[in-house]
Amino acid sequence: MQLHFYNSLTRKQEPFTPLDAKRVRFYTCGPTVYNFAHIGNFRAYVFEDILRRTLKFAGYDVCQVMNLTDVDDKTIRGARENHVSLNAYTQPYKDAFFEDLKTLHIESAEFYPAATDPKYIQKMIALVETLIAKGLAYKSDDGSVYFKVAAFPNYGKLSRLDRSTLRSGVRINNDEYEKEGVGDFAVWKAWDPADGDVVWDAPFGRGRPGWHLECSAMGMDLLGETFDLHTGGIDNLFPHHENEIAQAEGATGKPFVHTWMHCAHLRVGGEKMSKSLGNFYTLRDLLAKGCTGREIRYVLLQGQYRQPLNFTFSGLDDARKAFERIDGFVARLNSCHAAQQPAPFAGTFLAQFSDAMADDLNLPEAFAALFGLIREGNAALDKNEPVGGVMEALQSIDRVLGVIFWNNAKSDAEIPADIQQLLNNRAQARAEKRWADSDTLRDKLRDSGWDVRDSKDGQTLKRIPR
RNA sequence: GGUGCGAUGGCCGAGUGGCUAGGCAGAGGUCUGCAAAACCUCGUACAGCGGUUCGAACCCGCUUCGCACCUCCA
Repeated sequence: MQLHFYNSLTRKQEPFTPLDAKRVRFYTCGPTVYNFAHIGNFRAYVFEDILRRTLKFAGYDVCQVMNLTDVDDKTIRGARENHVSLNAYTQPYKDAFFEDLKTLHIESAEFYPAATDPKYIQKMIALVETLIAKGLAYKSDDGSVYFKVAAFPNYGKLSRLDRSTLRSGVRINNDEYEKEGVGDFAVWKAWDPADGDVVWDAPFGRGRPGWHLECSAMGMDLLGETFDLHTGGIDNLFPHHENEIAQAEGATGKPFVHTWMHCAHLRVGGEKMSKSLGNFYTLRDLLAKGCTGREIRYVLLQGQYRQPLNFTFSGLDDARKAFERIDGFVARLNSCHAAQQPAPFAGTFLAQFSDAMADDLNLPEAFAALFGLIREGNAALDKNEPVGGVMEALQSIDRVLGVIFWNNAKSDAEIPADIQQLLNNRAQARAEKRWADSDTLRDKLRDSGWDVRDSKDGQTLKRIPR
């Protein structure tokens, strides 16, 4: 299975080959833990989960790093406003983030380094020292250390932005007079009284790391000076990822990352969902409205990752309906106990699925393969033709999608005694062809929140979702 | 102003030169005590205007509209 990914660095789709034959090392920009993440943020994390699962599906071992930014202006401000320590402020949001990942069936990364971890602070300090020693960073009058963009000729190779043609009037920065160049960015921020006790000692002065520095230092420490993949939201392409490259390649003289992949935004009402616009839903908002993590994951999986995806509530309704189809098919398959001859179409749709994922994670095409498999599978069951291998194909597909086999049987398993009694009565009525009684009992069950359907094999009971 | 992306049927959303995308909704049919499910059939979709071509949703140009980044942001 030869994977192809679009590389933001070359702006082309390329065959993907990891630096190690068997193992893919990749870095994903994680959350800043100053608040609950919204589902726009989770589009990126779900995309990265699909990437991770596709790499494993293709037979690679994966070593994924997702950082937690737990020190920056927003986290410090939040801690101060709430009169708690930085750690006390960020910890609940870290916990919430991991809960949310579980809710969305996002597989765990191998490493979740936190920026305030003393081990990584030391790595960051070492990186700054290297940059200073190489003349790529300088200390300004206020004690902060800036990266000297003019000293790094490759600056701009990812974003292809020319710093000299910036729109006039846009860039107004209070600290600008501290910097030698207008595009220079802080790698180390000097302590400010507002920072309180959030401060570390460094040879070049007390302060805290710049945001971009964290990812360069932690990425190289955990994955090596050069690694395979680096992902994030498209809005991180500039300046964050450009700056990461400058810091890392400036320090090592080696290529930092081979392939950069960027996820387009989740939109609401045609605009980017973001905290600054106030048009966002957190995962918790949607769960409180009665949505499930499964529906939300499905919705986030609907587009190709490089295209913006429009979030709507009718999309969630569509997801619910699609699950009836998927779950109904899985239930039908499960009720076929007899050993089955192989179904010829199972391999066809699995191959279509595999090709789609290998083609820069073409999820819409991958879902078309899934639904094709379901359609042909249902048709085969209708005609009593063999469906051998179909369940196995579904399981393979779900290793990547993570949305078919959802452990949601629990609520349906516990049927209250009174409901079971109604069900038994109805079975009796049907056996005696008392259709009016059967229909009355069906209505009764529905009023109690249970949906009953009849098939050749008997009654099927399902709790009606709120 | 610079750098990119986009406009597809009622909605969402693939496709990038000839061949069914898919999901949801809708219409007709098969099956069924009914209902549901399932399966089959259907809608003559490609922003506009030119151009290239035997042939364009797909390539080229222009126009209109939209979005993102250039500032913390997935």
